[in-house]
Amino acid sequence: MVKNDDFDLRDFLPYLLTQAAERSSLAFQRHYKERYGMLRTEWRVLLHLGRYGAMTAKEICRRSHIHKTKVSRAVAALEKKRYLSRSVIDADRRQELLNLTASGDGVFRALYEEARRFDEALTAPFSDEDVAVLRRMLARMADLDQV
Amino acid sequence: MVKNDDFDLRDFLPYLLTQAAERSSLAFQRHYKERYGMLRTEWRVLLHLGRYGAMTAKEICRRSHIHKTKVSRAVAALEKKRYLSRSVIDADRRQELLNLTASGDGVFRALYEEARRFDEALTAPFSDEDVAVLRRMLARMADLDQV
DNA sequence: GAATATTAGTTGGTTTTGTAACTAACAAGG
DNA sequence: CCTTGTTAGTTACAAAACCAACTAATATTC
Repeated sequence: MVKNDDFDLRDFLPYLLTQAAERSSLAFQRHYKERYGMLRTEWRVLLHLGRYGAMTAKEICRRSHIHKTKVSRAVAALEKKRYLSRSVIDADRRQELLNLTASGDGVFRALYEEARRFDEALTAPFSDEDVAVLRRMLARMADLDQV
Repeated sequence: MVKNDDFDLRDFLPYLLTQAAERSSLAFQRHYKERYGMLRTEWRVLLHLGRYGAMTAKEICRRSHIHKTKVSRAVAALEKKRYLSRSVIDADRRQELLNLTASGDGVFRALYEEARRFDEALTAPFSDEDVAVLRRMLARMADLDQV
């Protein structure tokens, strides 16, 4: 436990998290931005669909905590690139099931593999135990357990 | 769907980091946004000046990794709120030394204390050892060691 | 079953950010 | 000194994010 007097700005978690997140996200950005012209939200939406299968925009929002307007625009952009297709759900015609096209799935697979390698490189300097601790704590703080 | 060994999207570090960072930053935002009408970059600039003393915009950039245009705008906003003052450095008249005013320092002290408490609450669910591991790894990934 | 409320998703207007070009001050070499 | 180059900080314009209001479909209530 850090004592009050020892508390340093650089230990402030939101600060540390933001810096680490920005740094790593910017570094990974070139994989989807340069090569496929995708924005970060588009990449995240693609990732959800590729990894977890077809779902509605609403479901992507719930899982990713991305706001629905951002998801809406990302879906439109991915559709324009022909990486996904929409199909209205009969039971509730407000909802659309989002599906990756073959092309979109190809992009996903390529990026997924690069993500795996990127993650490996990021964690390489640390011990397996420490990395496990890190992931567990981040998942808890991100409240991803609920998914 | 890719079932590549044991790597899961939810374990992807940039993803975890982004979610944890956004969640914690949004939660803390109300302390500076609602009460003082400050933006995140303004809060970060204030924090640097309050915690480490007067310095130039350039130095804030170096320490925080915030781009100089963002710092420039944050400094202008803080000056308008009369939380800081600038004084041209004689030895090099391109540079300005940024100093918190009494008012700015008061805001800093209040927020700093809230940050400390916020951090404590965030880490409360975890063991001291795990928190230490987390901070060390985040600092390393954020590349703060260089400061 | 008509009126009202809620939900999925979109759009428009404003704010914030990112990028690149800019100004003003310094520095170094001739 | 007088080019040429570099640096601290600002500004302009375009891209992206945020927020609130909107449409269309479904649920609920009386």
